[in-house]
Amino acid sequence: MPEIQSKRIMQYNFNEIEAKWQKYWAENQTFKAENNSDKEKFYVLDMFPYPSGAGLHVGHPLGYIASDIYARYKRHKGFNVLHPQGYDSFGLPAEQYAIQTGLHPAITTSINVDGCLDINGNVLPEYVGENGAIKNMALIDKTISTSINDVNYQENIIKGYRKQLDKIGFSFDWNREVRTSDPKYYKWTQWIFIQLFNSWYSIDSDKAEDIDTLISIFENEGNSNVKAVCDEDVLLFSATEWNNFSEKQKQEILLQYRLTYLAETEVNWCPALGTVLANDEIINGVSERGGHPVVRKKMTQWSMRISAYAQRLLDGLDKIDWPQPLKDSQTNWIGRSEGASAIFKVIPPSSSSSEAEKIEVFTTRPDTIFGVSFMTLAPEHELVAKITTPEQKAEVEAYIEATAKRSERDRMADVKTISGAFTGAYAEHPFSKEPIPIWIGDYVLAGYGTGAVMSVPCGDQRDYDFAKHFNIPIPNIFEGIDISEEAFADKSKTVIANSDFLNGLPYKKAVKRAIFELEQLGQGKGKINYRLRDAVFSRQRYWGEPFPVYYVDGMPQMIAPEHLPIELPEVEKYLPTETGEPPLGNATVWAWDTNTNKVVSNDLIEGSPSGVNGVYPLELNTMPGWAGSSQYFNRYMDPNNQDAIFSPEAMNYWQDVDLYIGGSEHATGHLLYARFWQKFMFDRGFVPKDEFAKKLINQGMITGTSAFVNKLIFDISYNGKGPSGFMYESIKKVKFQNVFVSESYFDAPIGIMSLIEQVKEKYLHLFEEEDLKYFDEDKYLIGFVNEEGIHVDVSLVNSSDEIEINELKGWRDDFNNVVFIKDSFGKFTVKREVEKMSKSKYNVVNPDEICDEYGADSLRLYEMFLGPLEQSKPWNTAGITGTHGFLKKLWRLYTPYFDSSPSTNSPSGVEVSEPTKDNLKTLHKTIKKVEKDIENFSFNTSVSTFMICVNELSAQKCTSKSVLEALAILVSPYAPHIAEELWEKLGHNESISTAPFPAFDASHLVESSKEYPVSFNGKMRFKIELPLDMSKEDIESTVMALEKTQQQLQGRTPKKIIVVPGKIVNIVG
RNA sequence: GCAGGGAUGGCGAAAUGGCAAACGCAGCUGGUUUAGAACCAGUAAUCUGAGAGUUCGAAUCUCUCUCCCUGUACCA
Repeated sequence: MPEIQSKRIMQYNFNEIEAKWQKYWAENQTFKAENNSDKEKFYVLDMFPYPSGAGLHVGHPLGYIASDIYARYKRHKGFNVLHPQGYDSFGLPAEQYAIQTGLHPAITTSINVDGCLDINGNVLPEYVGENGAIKNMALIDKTISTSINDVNYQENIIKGYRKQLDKIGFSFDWNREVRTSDPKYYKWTQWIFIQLFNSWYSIDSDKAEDIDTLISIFENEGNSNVKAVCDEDVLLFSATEWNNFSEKQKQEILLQYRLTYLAETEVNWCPALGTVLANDEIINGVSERGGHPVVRKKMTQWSMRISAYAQRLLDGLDKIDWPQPLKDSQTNWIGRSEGASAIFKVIPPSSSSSEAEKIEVFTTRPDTIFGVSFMTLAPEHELVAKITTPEQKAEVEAYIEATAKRSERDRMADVKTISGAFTGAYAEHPFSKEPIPIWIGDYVLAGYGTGAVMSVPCGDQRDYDFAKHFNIPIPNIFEGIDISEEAFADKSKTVIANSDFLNGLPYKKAVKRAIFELEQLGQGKGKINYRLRDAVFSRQRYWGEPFPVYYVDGMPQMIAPEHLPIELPEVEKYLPTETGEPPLGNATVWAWDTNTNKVVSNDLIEGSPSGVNGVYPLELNTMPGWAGSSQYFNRYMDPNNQDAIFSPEAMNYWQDVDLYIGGSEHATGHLLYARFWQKFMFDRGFVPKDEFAKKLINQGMITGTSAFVNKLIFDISYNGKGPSGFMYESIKKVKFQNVFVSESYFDAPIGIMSLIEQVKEKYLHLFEEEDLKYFDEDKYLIGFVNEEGIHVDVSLVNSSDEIEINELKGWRDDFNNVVFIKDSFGKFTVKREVEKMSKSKYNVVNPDEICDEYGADSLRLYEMFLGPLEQSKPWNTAGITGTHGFLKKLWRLYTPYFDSSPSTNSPSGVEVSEPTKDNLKTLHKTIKKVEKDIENFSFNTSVSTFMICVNELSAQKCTSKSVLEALAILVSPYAPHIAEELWEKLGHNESISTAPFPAFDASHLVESSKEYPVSFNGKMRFKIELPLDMSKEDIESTVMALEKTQQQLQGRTPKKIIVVPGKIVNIVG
């Protein structure tokens, strides 16, 4: 009996330990962060997930594990750590599920987060039907049906993000959870929208200001002196005029200045999704989600004046420690280019007496202005219709129609085809006054610059190709450059010629002079252009934040913040209405009563038969996905505040995010918009920092290692000269539908030969009759190819890539008819390939299963051990035995302290010693390395360090309590459950989570001697142990006196001897 | 096209100017034990994508080339 007892205690029972400590942390609120603390703050943030029904796979927690290690480390270092988590829970999948099934997205969302299982792992009664069948909404794959009587039915049940996350042992402060779709949260998203509406951007102060300051300027002096980022077509007015405007006129004008504004814009319309998409939601001309075609369409939409912040978003990148590739893509996205705007006057037809039209162009090369030989307008340019001559009208209209039909995708894919049409009109060159033909062409984009270019064929390849194609002259304005073959665009070698006052000038000087001359003429000025467009903020979707907006007389009005949130209305259908309105158009209770400040029935809208004065229609669009994620990091600081988005005290304490970890796919979406809103919040005095995250790390993707079984395919070749004169010409590939062959055959050619013989003998009858004839003839050669593999479930494959055929047959019924050809060892192996994890590739690995089999601590260590955090790397479950084995070794190291009663911490069995010199050396080496590694986010190398440390301490038979205590703390950020358990076994009653990080003491690492490598001409030949305090000269003479040295030299006299004390000796000669 | 990152035993990787391949997986040999597993001891893997340069010394720095990944693009 006692033997069994001790064996039980000895075992590392990770399931029990992990459950115990997860419960302890939850009950004791171990990771609850206080908003006021004497400790220094540290804010560690993860990008919050979208909770999908498919749940987590092992790739998802990678970043969370890294941030958790850092958060736990900072707690050991004495910081007050804020480490929250929540859900970005508005989004398309729940809405599309609602469209299919009618189930409210809020229900789907809460199932995906909270799951359908109770604490004991049984399906909650509300998800089980009378006959034991599980209700569809509780299942991961909605197309399957399952019953609680089925074996393994739980695999198909949505466990919920929260349960999956908890199982990995994160130190999140769940008191601070936010969900973007929760009205208590989106109340504040709506609040920010109102703040943006009530702000304008002053160029003088270079920041956002309250709209009231603008109104008072208008009232006192009109708008002629106002420098603001606003619409381009603002009319000038005096104070008197302003004061005489009607209220509606005033609102219309103010809308042209507000930071969020309503405007008719050309948008990316996706008919299949029934919504507009932002530029960053379109990949290669089709929607990012679903890959549907996207067309351009004019719609009245809310927009965000992010362009006002273009320069500050660019400048701010210098202040933050974010990855360079991410900064580069933001820089690219903002797309600043310096140049000039120039105005070309259209020469009016002689018959016309009307005033000349003007074409404004943007160019980065004003120095080449004398090289202009034509102008090109985008087909969508507003002047096209006005200036086209009657003779050219038919051609131009046909061209416009043709380009409109071409999708954006076609236009981008087809860069080579040159197309365009002549308008018949001419513009006047600002300096030479020569007439310049005006063309239209789809290589000019309406959305960039002014949608018009001055075409300089000698200096721009696209203009050059266009000119060649349409036989337009190509004047050369570069000194000593041949442009007969292609355009010349090298600014550094540019010297201008044939250009009047620019002759002989290099690029930079010519640009300056050209701008100066344009300004003199009043026909241009220096200009900085940004690619960054204002962000369209309306979506025609149901499952998003409703706008706090109603319309009076067509003008948008904000609902006062005290009446927020405006909650999503119930709708019958989640599709757009028959009249093409967004889904909220289906709501019958969706009007704003300004008398009661409540949402009321549409029947009461003023002007309708049963209408009531003061009741107005509410906005039908909802906000885009990025609205909820653009300030969530600040809301975490004070998430339960009912009266404000956050208290000034909380904001003052937490300030900003110290470490933000997430995927690089958010580079130009979330991370740009969040920076924009942060700068706005800063301008308006709500936050103290104008960048929200000091440091950001992009974790790499964990890819899956797919497994394939090979279909047997023979390559049949003709032995002899074929029709094309080659020997052994392949003439046919014969594929066996029902014969699979072990991958191991492909490693050994001999195996293949024997396989061919085998197949000929045993499986000939499996050939289709038509193929049989190839085997009758001796002159045919038979080779063997393995190009068709069939995905099989990776969980069936063992660490040596072998697969049990019976399991495989059990996994897929149709494999029962298949003949599997094993190799000569009787094994059947699979082919492996690295691919993105996805259900259809059967390579998804579920972290729950890893936790059950090896424990969360093994999973955490293994994910870190795989490789550098930022790098993409393949998952291979087989390798986890390495970190799991390490934990078992670690566990054994503490055996002397295991005792049936934890209260007595007297070690049993083994004599406990004071730390030896070796113990201390190992420990402090580890402390130094691990601390440095965590600071550098080099988590993979510290896992190795732990392994080395435990191997060494085991070899030393270390039983020193102080060493083992320190080691437990070191390991605790990585493997917190086992660390807590060992800490308790060492006699502690408190959680290890705030135990001070062990202090590194260099004195334990001081060495008295060094094993010097001795190199000859750079090649290491032998080593010699020498005292470290030995002088350079003594080392040299000692080494030279060695017999081994003389052997190496073979009588030669060294030319040079390099001695680097403490490092190396190199003898040259 | 442009921008960024990369290429090291069969695999993941370590080494950032000084002993290449630490650590782990897989492999191989032996031991112990088992229903299966687990565990212990040992062991091989030839040289850093190619070429040139700097250096006493280069995986590491510089240049050229090849290939791969990621982002982005008729941006005037």
